[in-house]
Amino acid sequence: MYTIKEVADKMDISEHTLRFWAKSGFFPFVKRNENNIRQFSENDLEWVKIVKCLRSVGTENKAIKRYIDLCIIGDSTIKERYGIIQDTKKKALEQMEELKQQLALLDYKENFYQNLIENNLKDTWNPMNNITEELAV
Amino acid sequence: MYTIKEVADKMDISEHTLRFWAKSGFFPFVKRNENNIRQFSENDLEWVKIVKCLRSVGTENKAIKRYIDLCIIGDSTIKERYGIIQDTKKKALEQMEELKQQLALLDYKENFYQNLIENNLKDTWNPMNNITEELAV
DNA sequence: TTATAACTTAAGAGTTACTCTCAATTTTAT
DNA sequence: ATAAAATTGAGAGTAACTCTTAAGTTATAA
Repeated sequence: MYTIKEVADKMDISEHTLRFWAKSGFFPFVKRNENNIRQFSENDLEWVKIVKCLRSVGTENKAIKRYIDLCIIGDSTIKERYGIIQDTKKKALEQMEELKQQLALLDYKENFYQNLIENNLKDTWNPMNNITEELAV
Repeated sequence: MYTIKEVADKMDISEHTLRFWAKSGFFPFVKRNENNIRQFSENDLEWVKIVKCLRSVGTENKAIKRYIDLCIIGDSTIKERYGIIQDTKKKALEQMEELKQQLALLDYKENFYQNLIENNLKDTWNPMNNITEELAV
């Protein structure tokens, strides 16, 4: 059993966020001890993991709550949950593509500045002079 | 020259967001026509691109403004800007790793549900029964 | 065995980054 | 010429945290 701090450390999520998620109904099954303190089980950690996954791919909290509710309803919702996971995966793959593109731009920029520094050059990319040739990515 | 709508379409950013960014000082160099309407040049699009890049990697707006200001100051800030790009690239690579992990979890989940559906099985992963074996990712 | 430091709780205020609505122009297409 | 579409800034609204506070709980150290 884990306290909220242990879960926070283990999962790299702030305690504040975990409490916020708890209040949002993402962990309706987490038990409390006699002093009202949350006790996360190993199983609960798996729920935290999937919530973190959905969240980090940009799923809205309302939609995460929907997924949780579907899990609680049970077997009759398996197909809908499958659809949600497929959509989420699709979104994640799109984000991967976007991230690759942004990394390409950052690589270009890195080289651009490195070159300026190594060769002691001036920066021609400046709002005041409209030189765009060397900006093509 | 592009209107804000054309930039929005071209760069896949909402007009609202572009105006918000403009108000945040991210485009201090974009010219207006005689009726106060913004006219984005090709060069300006490059600025939108780098702002979008920084933003999509989670750079805070305050830090983006700082980067813009450094660009305007000019050559003396090249090293600081180089550092920002390096840090940003590092963050982007971390996000790539995180995304890969989340994709692995989504793949697992997808297979899990697919198996349930194909074999007409019940969902054992349920807040009520604490079965965790098949959850190991 | 007390005390004191670290931890937990909920409620609610504050923050960031949009996102939307509005009303007043301006531009474009018939 | 006039109706539809686009642009503007101001300002309200929203999502998802993030932090503060105050009260209570637990662990460790003198």
